[in-house]
Amino acid sequence: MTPIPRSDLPQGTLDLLILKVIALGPVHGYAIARRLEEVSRGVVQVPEGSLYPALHRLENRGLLAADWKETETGRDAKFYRLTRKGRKHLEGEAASWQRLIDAVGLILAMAEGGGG
Amino acid sequence: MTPIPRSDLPQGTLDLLILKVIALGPVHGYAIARRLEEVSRGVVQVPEGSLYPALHRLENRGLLAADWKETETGRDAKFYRLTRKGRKHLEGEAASWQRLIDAVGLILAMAEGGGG
DNA sequence: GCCCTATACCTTGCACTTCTAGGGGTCCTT
DNA sequence: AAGGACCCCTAGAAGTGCAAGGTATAGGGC
Repeated sequence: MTPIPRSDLPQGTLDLLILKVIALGPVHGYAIARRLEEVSRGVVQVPEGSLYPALHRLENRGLLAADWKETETGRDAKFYRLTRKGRKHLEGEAASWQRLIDAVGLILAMAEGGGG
Repeated sequence: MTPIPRSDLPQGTLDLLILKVIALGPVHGYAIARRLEEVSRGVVQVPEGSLYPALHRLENRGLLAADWKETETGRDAKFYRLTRKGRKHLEGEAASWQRLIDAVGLILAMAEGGGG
């Protein structure tokens, strides 16, 4: 069976997922990727070349803030947390996502006769 | 009330929607855009600058084939239909989409304590 | 000391898609 | 003639994800 290949997230989706994980509590980049893989049961796989640039983008836009702290394993890592703006943004993105998948659902459910 | 702004489809989604509409029967580009807007209740809005390049890409990849025919209104238009390969591809894309939104759903449903 | 693995962060440059902003042309109504 | 709806197309800008590569610490084995 397929070991579940890379998911190739549609553009824009990655931000939503990252923001959501961070919303649950301060966490560093490496752990974000692990968490996404774990919770999505391997469907969502985030290469570091996608993850870190995304984190920096979100930080530059003022949606995230970061502090260096020590991890459980004794190493230094950059822990991200949501700013107020980031939390607002997450809410909006989540709503947009829901609206989108509803719309796509309608389209995919179209049948030969089905109009509206 | 929101006049429902443009949806800004995540990358890759447009192909899926286009393929789905065409799967229901031969249809020309302009009508595809109308249909997507209509069925999605205005959430999905496809600018022509996105639509036509997408159609050409899909055609070049052998997923679509096209013929010029006359529309009901008496004008010439390029009617697209799915090739066998295109139909296969649509099935795969639809399955991927489902897998993706399930995975994203799991992630968005995560709570403070929730792991997997 | 040296190598290897796992953890943890980072950057550069490319490929790709979408959108903006335009360009055609036909048919019908005003 | 003017304007709108229909119908096709392209070039360039902008944004995002990916592959590939680099840095550094900690621990185990030799």
